[in-house]
Amino acid sequence: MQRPTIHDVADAARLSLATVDRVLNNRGGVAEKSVRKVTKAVAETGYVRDIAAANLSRKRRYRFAFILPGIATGFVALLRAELAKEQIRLRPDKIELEIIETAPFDTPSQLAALRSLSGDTTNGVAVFAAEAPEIHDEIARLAHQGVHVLTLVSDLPRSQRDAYVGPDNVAAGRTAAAFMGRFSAGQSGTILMVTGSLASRDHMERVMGFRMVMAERFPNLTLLPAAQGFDSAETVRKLISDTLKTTPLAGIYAVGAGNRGLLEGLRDTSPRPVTIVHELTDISRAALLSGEIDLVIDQNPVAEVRAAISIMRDLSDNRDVTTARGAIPLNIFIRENI
Amino acid sequence: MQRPTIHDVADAARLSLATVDRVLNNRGGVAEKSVRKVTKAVAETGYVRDIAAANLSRKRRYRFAFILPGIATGFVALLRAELAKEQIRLRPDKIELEIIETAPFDTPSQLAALRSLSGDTTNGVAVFAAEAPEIHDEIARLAHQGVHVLTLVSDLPRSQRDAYVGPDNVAAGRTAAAFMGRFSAGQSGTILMVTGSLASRDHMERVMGFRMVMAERFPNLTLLPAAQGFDSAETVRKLISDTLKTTPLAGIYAVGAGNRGLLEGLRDTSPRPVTIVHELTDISRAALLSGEIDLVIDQNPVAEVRAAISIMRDLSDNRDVTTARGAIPLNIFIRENI
DNA sequence: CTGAAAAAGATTGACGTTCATCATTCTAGC
DNA sequence: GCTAGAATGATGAACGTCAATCTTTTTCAG
Repeated sequence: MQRPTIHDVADAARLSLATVDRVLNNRGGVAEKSVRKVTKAVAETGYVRDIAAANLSRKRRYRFAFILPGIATGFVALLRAELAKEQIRLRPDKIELEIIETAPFDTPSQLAALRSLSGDTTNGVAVFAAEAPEIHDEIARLAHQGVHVLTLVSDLPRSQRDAYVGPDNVAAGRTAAAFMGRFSAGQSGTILMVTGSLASRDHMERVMGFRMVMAERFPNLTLLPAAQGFDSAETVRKLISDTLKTTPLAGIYAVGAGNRGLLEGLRDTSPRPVTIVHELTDISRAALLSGEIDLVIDQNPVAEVRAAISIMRDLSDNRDVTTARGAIPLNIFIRENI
Repeated sequence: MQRPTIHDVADAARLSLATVDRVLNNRGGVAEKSVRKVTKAVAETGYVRDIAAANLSRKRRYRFAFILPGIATGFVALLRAELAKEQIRLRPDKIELEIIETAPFDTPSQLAALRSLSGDTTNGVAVFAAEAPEIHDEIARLAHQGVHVLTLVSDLPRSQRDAYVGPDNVAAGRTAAAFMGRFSAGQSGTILMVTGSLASRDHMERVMGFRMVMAERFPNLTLLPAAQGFDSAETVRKLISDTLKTTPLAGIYAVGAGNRGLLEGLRDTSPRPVTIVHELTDISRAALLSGEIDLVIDQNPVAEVRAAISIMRDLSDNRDVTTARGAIPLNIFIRENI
């Protein structure tokens, strides 16, 4: 038994190929009665369009864009590296990836990137951007033009994005807090959270999750207000060492990037605070091995890129996409499992 | 600029389409000189075969089989559920999944499953099986017939399998040990490891990893010899309660399945041993929430099924597959991040 | 009952391959 | 220089769909 084709549908509906085609690609000019006949025939035969053949016929290419900060190191660099790999790997599948770099934490440049896209040059876009009304507007514009928009790493749930691809950042914060508590083994002390920016939704969600669990389960640990490190090693270094001058720390939760600065700021501190950071990079891996960091919460960039592409493709093909598809698991690394 | 087609290659090589086709699909009967011309032209034009068009033309279907134990609950059930979903999802892509169930820990039935396959009905197979020479033979036979063989969840590295899809089980064991040590907070005590079977490579690798880190870093904790629970709730329950009668336990590492039995065996034990289990299922999730279990090490069945299918497909299309592709990350769950 | 508009049918060429068949042109050996 | 055999060329149908064009049939208002 072969899969049914439009021919089988036409036979079943007792209509011509042309009419079936008109219905299937809703080109109009078909009597209501015939439309129903076709729909029925499709259901009966179990017809599913052969996307490969359809794409071949209409010379379809998928054009997807990724908008992300142009940071040369760390997690974002890993993301970009993976994208570059996929760019090559997916060429035979006629999927073209455009990578647009923005200035970090810079809404105007994110806006410019979004503005450069339009429905007739792009089928889908994955954006790594902060919360801002103008961004929402641009996303709405693109959605209106038929571009499928994904948010990447950091969600914009109230925008018109089709899906979010990234970790559950509240859960990430909760996890960090849970391990912070366990690793501190019931002792009391002060905990410092270093975020990138208070405008990044992902960072804020992590902070929120962290605070929640800390308050619920580890009231003996005191939280300092969240500090901003702007994902810059130098800023983070200064922040850490300045804090240590006045306050001994029991733990540090680095919500964003800039781990190199964090390590420098911590050097020669004794006793070393329990240190939990995000994203497995060369630096955090080495620090985990040397014992300077206790735990890394990672979102796998490979999985992230693949999920984003696969979802954009499914959206472009009008297949239904479950929200769960975009959820990237949190990988927890300690010295023993990297 | 469109992608080059065989026509472009033929033009560049100054040969006919027919000859180019003969070379590309090595049908023979082509002069050595012409073969070189074609290879050169392919390189120059950057031609890559359009797999979709090729598959369309040769009416290709991908037929993949999954061989796994027919256990109705737990992790394997999740795997099967995911497979069933993919079965539907991939129909439009002409990928057919056959699921063959075997008796758990039963080499003869695994053998029978493998024997039922052959090169002309199957393009790829993913096997979840234990180490046994006959299994290796069957895998060799299939590989010889052009069937791509993957090992799933538990590897058979010395067989002729093309790739392994599953977690790094040694790392899983190491991770379990590291958390066991940390959660025990420097105290001494006795640790029990419950495996499914000493013949399952995955379980043995976990035990190995666990032992290594325990010996290296937590010498104050004493390991009992690994017990076999055969993934049966009842056996595990008995094993646990029998052990507790003679020996107080500081920790339990459940390497395999049967967590329901584990929980029953543990009920009313005080102080509760640090409990680390594998695979996030309804039972382990609930136990994590209620505090009966401290940590779950999970391999995401969704990721696993997808990776397996994607790799089998790439192998069937003669694309090169990096070993890293099959590595499934270990997800660590505690009460706060499920 | 007529005629125009709407609906349906029929046909064709493309998309990039595969595969088979038949015809033509080389190339060597004699 | 002839000929067998190898190498190459030419061609066409197929895969399942799309898209365009042209023709035929149906429907319905006047």
